Amino acid sequence: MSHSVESERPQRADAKRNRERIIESARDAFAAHGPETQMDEVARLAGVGVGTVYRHFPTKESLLGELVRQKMERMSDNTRAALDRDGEPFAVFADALRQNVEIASADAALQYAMLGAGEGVWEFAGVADAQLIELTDQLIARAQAAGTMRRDVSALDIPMLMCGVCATMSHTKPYFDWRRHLELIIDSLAAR
Amino acid sequence: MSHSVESERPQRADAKRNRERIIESARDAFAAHGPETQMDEVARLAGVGVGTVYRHFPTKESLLGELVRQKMERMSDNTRAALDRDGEPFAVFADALRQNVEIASADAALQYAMLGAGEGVWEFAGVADAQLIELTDQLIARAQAAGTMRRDVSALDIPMLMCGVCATMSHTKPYFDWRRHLELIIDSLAAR
DNA sequence: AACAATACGGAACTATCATTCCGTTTGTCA
DNA sequence: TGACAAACGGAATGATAGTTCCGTATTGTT
Repeated sequence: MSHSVESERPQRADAKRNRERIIESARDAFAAHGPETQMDEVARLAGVGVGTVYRHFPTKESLLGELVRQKMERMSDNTRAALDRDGEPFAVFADALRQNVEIASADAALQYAMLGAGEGVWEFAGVADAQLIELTDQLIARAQAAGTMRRDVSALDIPMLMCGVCATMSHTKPYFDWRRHLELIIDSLAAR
Repeated sequence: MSHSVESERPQRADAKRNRERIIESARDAFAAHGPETQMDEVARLAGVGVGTVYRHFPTKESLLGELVRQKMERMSDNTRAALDRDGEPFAVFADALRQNVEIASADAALQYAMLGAGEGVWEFAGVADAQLIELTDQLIARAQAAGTMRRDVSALDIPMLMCGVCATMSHTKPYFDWRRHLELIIDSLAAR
């Protein structure tokens, strides 16, 4: 945002360093205390003052949004890599999905966003989101062409189903096993 | 709670009336403003003071818990009724599930609890929860005996999967269609 | 080395809510 | 009808947490 197409001046060295620290600390903090983590806590972990956090991220939501955006990009990378892989298309799709869900399982901020609790967060991850859907669409098309995936599956179904799995993840009930949930979902997408 | 096995004195008439009003208002309020509804708002809708709300429900969580408990009982009733119905056991199970999810779709408080956001809420619905699982278990056993349901489905899978569908419900993304999500889930439980 | 321009720190501000408290009112029973 | 317990109302309280402000420190440039 600060360095868009017309970047005015390069960012000062300390500012750049602090920005990275804040992002890392925020990820740790959200992982440890969940989405109700306080901005003060993020600042403390990063070894900076709250004011500094706010210079880099105007609101808590924008900070969360950046965390989500980065993870979505990792998901997109995975999915792109899957498109270059050989193998039975449905299996390739399923593996990519497993990997992406695994990423979500390791990131509390992403789970939070997936559950839809923070609507505004998505505004910061919008582009990455659209791109992931587009890539997923290609994987799906191949599997359907191979006849191993249900014809009526749409790329938009995937984030919907992933949200469900994320709901399972963030539950504390001991008998909720998100990996099992995921496998059931994958089964339901296979052609009969 | 106030009238357990050893009820001491009958409840005063106005107290009984107010309790009902509060519950109804709470349901409306949660439906309208989501889980972050304020206690003051519930009181206003019920036409009573906040103090009165607190005499009946010691905490916000306990109020939410009561709403959830009531709905869980309706789900249990549905499930019991299904056990008395004739028909192909898997279809009977699926219909009961559809009905129960429909109940959840009409109640914001229940969705909130399902998403696991309010851990404490379940303490108030504990018994109803266990009962529902027990009844579901019977429906499942029949369908498995008939060979129309996957052998590895457990009664505990159902609330897990329902949580996922609830996550879909409470999302605002327009392309999230919880009914579709539910049908995919049901398909995944059928025997191949 | 001196001077802007940037960036930083963290105390203070503010808004939001759940919850409490206590003076007043209402229902019940004799 | 009178008396007492049970309930009520709603202003006040207290705690939490996001955000702002401004005096100070750091960086990069001439």
